[in-house]
Amino acid sequence: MAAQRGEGDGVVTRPGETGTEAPADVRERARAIPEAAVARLAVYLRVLSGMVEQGVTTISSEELAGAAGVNSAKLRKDLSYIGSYGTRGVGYDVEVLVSHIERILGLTRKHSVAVVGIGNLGHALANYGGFPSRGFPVAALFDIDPDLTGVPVGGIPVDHIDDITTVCAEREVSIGVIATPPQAAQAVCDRLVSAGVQCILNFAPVVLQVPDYVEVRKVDLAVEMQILSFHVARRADEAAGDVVNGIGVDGVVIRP
Amino acid sequence: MAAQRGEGDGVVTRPGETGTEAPADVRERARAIPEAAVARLAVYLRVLSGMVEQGVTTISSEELAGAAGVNSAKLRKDLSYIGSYGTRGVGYDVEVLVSHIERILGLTRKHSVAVVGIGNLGHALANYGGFPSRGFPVAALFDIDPDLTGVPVGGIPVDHIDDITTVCAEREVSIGVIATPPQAAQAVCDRLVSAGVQCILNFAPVVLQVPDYVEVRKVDLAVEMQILSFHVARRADEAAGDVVNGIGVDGVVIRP
DNA sequence: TCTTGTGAACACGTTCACAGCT
DNA sequence: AGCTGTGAACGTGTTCACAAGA
Repeated sequence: MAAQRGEGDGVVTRPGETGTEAPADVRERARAIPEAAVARLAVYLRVLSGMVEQGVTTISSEELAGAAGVNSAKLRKDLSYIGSYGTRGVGYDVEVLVSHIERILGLTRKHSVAVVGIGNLGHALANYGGFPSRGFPVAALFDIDPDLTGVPVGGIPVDHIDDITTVCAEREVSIGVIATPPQAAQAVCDRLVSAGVQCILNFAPVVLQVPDYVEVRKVDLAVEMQILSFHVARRADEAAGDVVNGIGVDGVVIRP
Repeated sequence: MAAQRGEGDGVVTRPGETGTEAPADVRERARAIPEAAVARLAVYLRVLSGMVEQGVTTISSEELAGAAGVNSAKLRKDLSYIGSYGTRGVGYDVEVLVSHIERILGLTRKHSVAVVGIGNLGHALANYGGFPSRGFPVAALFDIDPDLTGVPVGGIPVDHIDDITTVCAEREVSIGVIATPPQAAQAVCDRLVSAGVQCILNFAPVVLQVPDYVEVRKVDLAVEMQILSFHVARRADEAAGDVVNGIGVDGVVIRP
């Protein structure tokens, strides 16, 4: 797909030119990891980091799965995509796992981030501590309001939106975060792309149109709320229906 | 799964007791809609709302699919889950579609929202305009800081976190939004659940443990960034690999 | 003729269950 | 004896391709 992806849908997937040989292990492996597994690996990584701090050195698939909210078979399969780093009969060495997941997720490099749109959300993002801590330094901030240019937010001076292309190229931004109003989002996106940014995290409630080689992920509050709304409604309908048929919500017969 | 879900992964899925008959059309239908389709329906709804404002009255699957960033077969299948409201040879009536999608997503009811954790993000959420506009009135705000209690944010006075249970029950909150630091999230979640909240949107970077009947969706910035990081890395590896084999990124032979 | 709606084929992701190691 | 790693079975979601209908 040449477009977005929200909670678990598809992602930009370039066809798939295989054509490598010998020491292609890591590359080949990375290519084969299912998208859904990548998202979970990030979760495992966080849980494992917590374990390290608690001094845990070894963990079984069952324990880690429980803490990550998945079943253990899935966890083991996910880990098998990145290699076999467990010990049968024992479990996984926590630090070893952490370092392998970090490697696969590309967290050994620094990925400079640019945030565009310094409103409520942009401020929150610029000040978000967990951002730089894990190798995602905020390298640039942009806004369309000339009064903001030069003003430092979270320690970084805001640049004008017209300078996106040059500043991003200069500072080697690899991830662009769009936190603008929806009307501005596509134009901002186009500028980011022409600055060479290939990964975009979009908070604006619009479907961005991008070239195939650009990866967009979206965080869409309205969509999330509406999905929850759907479940509230379904639940209510179910309850109503079940009672109509004389069966209570939990299977108890109310009117047999 | 009895846990979270982020960008496109699984969602709490209670087993599936079928057992209804006659006028069960809507209910039965709702139950059958794939989770992934629900997320897209919300996107179609937004696109269609824009169309209404532009005065568009009819739209083909091809056009709508383009605007929503999906392919037209998928769009038609998604719409078919909610019924057959198109006209062959012509397309869909925009207003008809809007009202059917709204009905299916449960947007005809009001869903009161409580936001817990009035920090940077909580402020942004409380002030977010698109929230109440579409049937999600913010009915309560909570924070642990006693200095904040009583202070109005976005027009609503903040209550203390200890009052979650009573206040949420009183105001019939159906969706809880957790915007606290990670350490506080599970405790807040437990209180929301005991107040009867069955749908939770979690911004805290932790895996919440909840009973099966509670639906949790999570928005996890760190995970999103790491997924993008993975793609940056994969891309770099690919490029390296391709060049090693004498093939450039776009298939051009550099060293045949 | 044009576009929808959908069965059938396919691809992807999950779960099961057990062989293989420690 | 215990836990990992994984082939095979299963289920869900996507895409194809065309019949049905305006």
